[in-house]
Amino acid sequence: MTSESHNPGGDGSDAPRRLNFVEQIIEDDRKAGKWDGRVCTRFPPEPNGYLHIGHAKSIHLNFGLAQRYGGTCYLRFDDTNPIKEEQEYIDSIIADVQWLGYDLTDRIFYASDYFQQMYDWAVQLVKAGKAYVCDLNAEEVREYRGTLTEAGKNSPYRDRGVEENLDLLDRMRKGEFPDGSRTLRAKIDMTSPNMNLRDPAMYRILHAKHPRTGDAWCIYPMYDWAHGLEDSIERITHSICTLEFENHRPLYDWFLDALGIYHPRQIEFAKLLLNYTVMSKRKLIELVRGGHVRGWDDPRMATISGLRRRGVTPVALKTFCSEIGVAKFNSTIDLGRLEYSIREDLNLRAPRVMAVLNPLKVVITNYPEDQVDELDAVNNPEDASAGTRKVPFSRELYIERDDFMEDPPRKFFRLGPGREVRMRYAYFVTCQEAVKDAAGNIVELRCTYDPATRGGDSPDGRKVKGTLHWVSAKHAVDAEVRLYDRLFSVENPNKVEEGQAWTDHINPDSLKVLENAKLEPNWREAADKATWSDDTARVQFERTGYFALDADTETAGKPVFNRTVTLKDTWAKIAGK
RNA sequence: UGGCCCGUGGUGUAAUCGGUAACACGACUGACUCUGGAUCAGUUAUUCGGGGUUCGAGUCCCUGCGGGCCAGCCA
Repeated sequence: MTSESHNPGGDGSDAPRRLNFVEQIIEDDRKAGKWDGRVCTRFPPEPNGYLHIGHAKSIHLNFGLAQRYGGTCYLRFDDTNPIKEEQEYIDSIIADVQWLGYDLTDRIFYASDYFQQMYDWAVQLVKAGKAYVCDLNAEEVREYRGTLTEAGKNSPYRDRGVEENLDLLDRMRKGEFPDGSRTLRAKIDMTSPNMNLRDPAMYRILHAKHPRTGDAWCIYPMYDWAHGLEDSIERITHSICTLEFENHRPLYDWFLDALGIYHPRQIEFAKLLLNYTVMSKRKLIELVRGGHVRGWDDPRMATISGLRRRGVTPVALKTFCSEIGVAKFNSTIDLGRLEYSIREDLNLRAPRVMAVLNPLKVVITNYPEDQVDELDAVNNPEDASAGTRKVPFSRELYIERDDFMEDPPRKFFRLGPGREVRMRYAYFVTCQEAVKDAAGNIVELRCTYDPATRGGDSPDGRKVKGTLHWVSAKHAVDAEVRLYDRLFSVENPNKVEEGQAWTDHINPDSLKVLENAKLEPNWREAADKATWSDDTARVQFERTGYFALDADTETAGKPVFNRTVTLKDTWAKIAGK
């Protein structure tokens, strides 16, 4: 699949897409003959949570780069902190990357597999006088570190002899000391304006069981120490990370240079920010644990598993990632942009079906009691090969409540008293009467139809302003439909006022469950006209949106659908004004 | 009163290294339409400010302003 490297959604020409700044760097490096022109990248998540759409951007960047330049991209778990990491997260991350469509065969690595090598290198640095065991506790280290504007002070343990350091490090590893009592530190510069260079910790003591190494270790490497080594071991050429690691690059380089080992190039880019959503793992985890959503894969979550359950396709996610670009500027992408990519893909591929979400009964008074018409309906107007299906029409139908107004305003093209509209693929129908209950609610419409308009066209050339979707009452299949809206009611949920919590901005109407939806009987036949890489059934309910069949269907006793995204709705826009 | 990074229409990203600021999304018109969808045509709007170098600056230099990141034994 190379289409992504060509002008996606661009001017229609075959001209190669303009390079982003990372590609520019890589091409320059290749021209300069670095790493023999090889390109090897990696996506290095810590398995301490589920992946979200921001990770999708990074995955797409890293795997995409490898694809583009004929290189390789690995999935590497940066599992250096056993306190936060779990096997469940490892499994979910692998599943998510595969779902996106990337081949992981022989490409999954773990930082924990390199622990011994890392330790040997640490010994090497101690021997070279470039690292030392420090007995300061966490609070003391903080005091010695100084501040952003004041230099730090050297640790009193900084000038220990090599032999003593070696002995202490060995005993740290053997478990002779309690957690937090000592660290191994790099000997760099306590006066550096870059805080990361003020003798950063390389190892801390953690008597914790690691998901993969168990109790083999009680000292664990810090990110800065470990990450470059991992990259070096795997012969990564371009180590791509987010902007907040920019200040860490001098340290990344320092460790590799001090060791004199293979040295990749770190490049930083701006991570994805989306409005109306939260993206940090901490907040995502809080949404789940706080019961604000049903789980990591709740369709309102920005997690990859949530988007998947919502019905978003890997293709849509990847075009989205291509089109937002890669840069060093911290920007926020409009959610509408993601919706656009989703509609763009689903419009082409999703079979159409008629479904009434909020049913209102319609009786066609001049239609014979026991008659049934089988009408032809197009499965996908964007794809002739999807064919047609039969839809039954009878005396009693359901239409959408929103498609009738007793006192219609200007520009409302749907049903009203005395108005004629088309029932899609069926007949022209005229509303004669709205039947109300004692409370004044409309409970039924009495209409007449014109038999001459069978199929949906009038032989006398009569035009009609509106076309409605409908379902034959006696053929209808009951369904549950879940309508989702943005999880937050404010553009930036991270910004909180004094005395408020970010969770206060959760949109109370982000989920609306419709228990009483009506589906046309042949929906499954139509749905099966399309195949999807993940076997999720996706359809368009005509005039309302794109929907995906939820796994809860198994236990619900009727089909359960998640609304992935609405159709563009210009009437809603007009009505809103 | 530290260091590093970044400022291009409403939004996001380009402009191949100094040579006519473009593409996409959005918004707004109109055409077409058996989905108020899709499609098609069109309109709108851009280089943070101030200096400087140059025939010529979004691009280079200086300066101001604005934003982001950094004081975990997290990643």
